[in-house]
Amino acid sequence: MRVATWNINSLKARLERLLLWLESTEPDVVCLQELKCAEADVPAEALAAAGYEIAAAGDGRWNGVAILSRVGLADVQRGLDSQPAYDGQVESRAIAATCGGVRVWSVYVPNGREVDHPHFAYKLAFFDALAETVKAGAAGKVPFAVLGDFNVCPSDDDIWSVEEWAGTTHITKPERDALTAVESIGLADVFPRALKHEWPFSYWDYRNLDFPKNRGLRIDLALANPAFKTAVADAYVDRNERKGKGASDHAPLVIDLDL
DNA sequence: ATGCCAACGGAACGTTGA
Repeated sequence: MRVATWNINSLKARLERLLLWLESTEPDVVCLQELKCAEADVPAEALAAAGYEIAAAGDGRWNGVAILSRVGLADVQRGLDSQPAYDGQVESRAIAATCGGVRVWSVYVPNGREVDHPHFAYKLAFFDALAETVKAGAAGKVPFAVLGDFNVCPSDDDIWSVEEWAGTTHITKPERDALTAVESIGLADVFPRALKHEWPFSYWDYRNLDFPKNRGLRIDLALANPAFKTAVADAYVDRNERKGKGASDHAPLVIDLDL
């Protein structure tokens, strides 16, 4: 089974590229983030024609997460248990489903903006709710993984320059502690191989030639329980999908399972 | 070659992202 996660930065703007990528890569399950479209506007027919069911949670202009599957899509949960609100809104940042015997979460962790911004506390609170929500799944015997855009670089190696990013979000101790807390309930980082260069970054800013210069971050992760982790046969970041006109600023993380 | 920000809503440009 092939499972992937991809922050596509608008489902509508990326639909043609997504369909081409589905055809070439043939994933069974795809966790998507940053749909930037309402649930009612999801192009379900085009995806169905490609062979995929979709379960989505979408606010409209921002956020939005989904799970695509061609191996069944059941027991959908939208949102975390006790998910915190921001500015009075519980945003579309998490969705779960069981696909082909594997339970997956697609999550879009809040950015945090700046360390002294309310969005940063919101980010940490989201992590707390995430850890609490996925506890049972992590401890279960069913292959289980939380995939998505975590907006945290797990280590200093996961960012092109800690010096350039000094004092910013994504690399602070509270964020890394929050990520570690999720892992400590029994979920391990499925570390991918890089298709080029020495490190599997998954995000490169559109600006400043960051992609050609490989000024990247590894923030798109898959945290897996033992049943999922032991089945991993291969994992890679498909940086080729970051190339060309109309690319997302994130590349897909692809995981092959022997199940 | 991978190439200098993109998408959204709404109809100009401010907001968001990481």
